[in-house]
Amino acid sequence: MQDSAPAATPKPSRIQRRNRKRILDAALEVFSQHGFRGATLDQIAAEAGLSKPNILYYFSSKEEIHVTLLNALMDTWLDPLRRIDPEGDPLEELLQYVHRKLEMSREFPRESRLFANEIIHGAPRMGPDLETVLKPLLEQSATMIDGWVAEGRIAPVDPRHLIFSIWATTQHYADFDAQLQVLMEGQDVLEGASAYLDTLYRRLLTP
Amino acid sequence: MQDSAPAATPKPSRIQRRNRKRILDAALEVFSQHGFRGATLDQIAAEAGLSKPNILYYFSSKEEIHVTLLNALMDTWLDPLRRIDPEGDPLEELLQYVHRKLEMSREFPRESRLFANEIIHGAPRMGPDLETVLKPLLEQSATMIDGWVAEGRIAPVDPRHLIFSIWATTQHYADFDAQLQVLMEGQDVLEGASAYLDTLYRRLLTP
DNA sequence: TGGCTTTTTTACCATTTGGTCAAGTTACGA
DNA sequence: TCGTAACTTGACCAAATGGTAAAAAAGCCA
Repeated sequence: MQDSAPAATPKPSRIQRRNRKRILDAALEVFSQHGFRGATLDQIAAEAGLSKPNILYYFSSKEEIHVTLLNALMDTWLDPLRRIDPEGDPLEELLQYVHRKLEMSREFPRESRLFANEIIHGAPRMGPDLETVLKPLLEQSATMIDGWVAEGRIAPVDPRHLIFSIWATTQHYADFDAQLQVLMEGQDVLEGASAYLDTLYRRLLTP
Repeated sequence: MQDSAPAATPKPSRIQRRNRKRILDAALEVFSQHGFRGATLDQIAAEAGLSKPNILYYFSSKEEIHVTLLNALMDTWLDPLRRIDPEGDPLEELLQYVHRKLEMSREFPRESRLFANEIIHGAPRMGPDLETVLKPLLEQSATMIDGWVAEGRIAPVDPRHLIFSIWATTQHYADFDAQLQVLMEGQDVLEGASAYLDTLYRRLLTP
């Protein structure tokens, strides 16, 4: 398919970029706090400092905003897993993965909740991405970990459940923040989490 | 305050009990699937096999149904933690706790998602319960575990983060089921999870 | 069975909400 | 500076939704 015709996406203007970003920022805030159905375009508009029809000038529907956020999220989200170096020291690579994931819970709690919310409700808008992006990456990582186990460089462990547990334990600190705030009022939760998870996975994986 | 006057709650009739139960069952299904805002009274009514006004004859509002579910849930939810025997063998008690929690994810995934949804959105209807019920129980359990550590009966560990990680890893299997179905199609996920978590916490806690 | 209470339904209402439209207003290249 | 395209807005709409009112139906007990 030649690209001699003018591009389908003519290249966004300065205003386009600025406002689309504002909208996505606002939407992330609102969606992550209230969920898809719980969020209203009016809330997003208010948060973005734009009028509702103006928002629909940049995105054709509420759903399109949500999907855009979800898609943009996937890459960031999986980055730590992709950065595990198959040539590195297995234990240290996996521990670094844990710490990077935990760091994401600190830096991007809204993204974490957005994602969690989507999955809890059956991933109605993410099914394809899970299959085509997440699954191959999981399989590839599992194979790598299995290799490390076979070489005796880490203790025997089910690689998939290992990864699930890392997701669960790290994302928990973002997704269940409201609960943790009540239970650990004042304390630096993430600090303790970091030390604890380091111990947890070190003891699990040390051969 | 004497109770000579007729009881404030005159005692529910047979029909009352049956229909309230139907409604709560239906609401659990719908709320856990779509969240509070995402669920409609019409959906709940259809699921319960009753008309919408009839539902509002038994519960004064959508919110009251939700709160009723949440309150009923708390006790069931914390039961496994309460059943840890301070006099038992520490390692086995904690491992049994893990397995009981995992079993709840298998038996009550809807309840788990209902709870997760509430917390993710800032626990707007559970704040008090977290403070008055969950927190004291967490503190009590933490003290018990600290005692076991001090006696050298389990390896040194932060008791609160230990409990958080047990919550996270076990509830993950209910809350993120949609994701796991895609990633582990066909396989018996809970089976593998049970074995993995046993290993994980055994290696962490064995002195 | 008759009469009273409990339960159920039909019809309806007010508000919220996602989305449209046509008329402005602003930016910007020629 | 002028014209055109890009952007913004106020007014509006239809559907969905939580909830109400009053009448009809069903239970229940003397």
